[in-house]
Amino acid sequence: MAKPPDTREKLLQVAFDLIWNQSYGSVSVDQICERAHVNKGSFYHFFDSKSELAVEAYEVNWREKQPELDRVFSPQNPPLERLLLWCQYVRDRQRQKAEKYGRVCGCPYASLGTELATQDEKIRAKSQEIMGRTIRYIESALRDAARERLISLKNTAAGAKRIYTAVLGLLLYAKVHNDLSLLDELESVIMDTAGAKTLAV
Amino acid sequence: MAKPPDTREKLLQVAFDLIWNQSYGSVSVDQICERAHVNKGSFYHFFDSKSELAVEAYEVNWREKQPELDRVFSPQNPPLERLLLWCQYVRDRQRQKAEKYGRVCGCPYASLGTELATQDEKIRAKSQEIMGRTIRYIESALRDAARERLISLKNTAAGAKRIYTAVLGLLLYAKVHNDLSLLDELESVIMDTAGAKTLAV
DNA sequence: TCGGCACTTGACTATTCAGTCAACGAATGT
DNA sequence: ACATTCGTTGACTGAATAGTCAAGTGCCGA
Repeated sequence: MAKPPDTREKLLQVAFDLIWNQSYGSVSVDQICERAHVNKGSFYHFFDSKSELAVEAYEVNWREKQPELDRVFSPQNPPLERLLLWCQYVRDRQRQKAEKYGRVCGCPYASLGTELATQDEKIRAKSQEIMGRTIRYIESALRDAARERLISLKNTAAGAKRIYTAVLGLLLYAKVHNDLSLLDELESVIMDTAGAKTLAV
Repeated sequence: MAKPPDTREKLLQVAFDLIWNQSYGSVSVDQICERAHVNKGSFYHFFDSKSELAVEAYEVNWREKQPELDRVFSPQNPPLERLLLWCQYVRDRQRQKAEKYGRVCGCPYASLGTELATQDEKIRAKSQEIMGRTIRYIESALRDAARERLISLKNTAAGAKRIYTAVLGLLLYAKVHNDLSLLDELESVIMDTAGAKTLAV
């Protein structure tokens, strides 16, 4: 039905999209196959299990999004502006998803991670890994900001984790309240946590 | 098998415990019944559906825990000490759960809320409601702290939400990393967010 | 003593689930 | 022309799923 290289791709995309919007537990392999216009046999030709698919879908999604994050966190941008651009990026992604499904969907990595952290070790590890990658971006921005004396924060490693977890919490809160406007706080939460001396923009 | 008033209670407790440790999607009604030593018919004598049980289990659990929170957040305690006691309370609960199952389980309300926010409106609403109740405790402490000039924060409503979401994020992060020691940060995250002027122990 | 009521029992249904399989097609290289 | 390889097809399995039901049991009030 679909051309060879497309089938696998389609499954990964559909799986990521559905699991993000719903939850791992409530998305079935049948549902993924139906949406991707792929037969079940083909699914199991490419993937050993639903769990393995999820891990790979999230990894592939990250790799797709990485160029955008590289741009956002480019050392060419002033350090604090990187963080502000990231806020926009996060909010945009949430808004797109919310427009598509009428629901605030929160952070896909955190949602899957929380749901399965105690159940599926590989998914837990992948979620942890992806979180770590994002924190690396933040930390780099913080280090550059500290060097330029733009923030009061000293321990950039701890600060990056703290900013990241604060954002996770805010996204979770917005998801449960199904209210995008709660994400307006993103910038000030981050800047306050970083101890930014001047609140840009 | 069990005495009349016990059956319903047992189901609620077991359900809360299992869903918290695993996830809503991965816990079956059969599993709940088996653990509670209750027949399936009895289950459906008391509850209309798995979803309704979950809502009620979470509400009941909250009511059971409320006295402890009332004690923690008692106006008899100095405002900032309330927040510190709350940190201990949260950490204790997490430690107990982790000892029982070998897994950091995170915030039960947030876990269920994120998993089902886009799927089950009643559960979403209950999760939101319980979050709101906790925030009320925090806000009251912040207001008293502000009155005593213990914190720099002005907008106590926004501050309470911010503290709560920061804690949610930290719990989520600890769950995904399955690492209790990450909760050592609780106090400083809260005190920094509140803008506490002196960092009490 | 009896009738009703709250609860129990466990077998039952119908559906959905993840995962399997053997047969089939279509390129590709030789 | 042929074999091999990669992918497709869709019917199939067996287990698990949420939820039902009719027949019980035991208690409590009249």
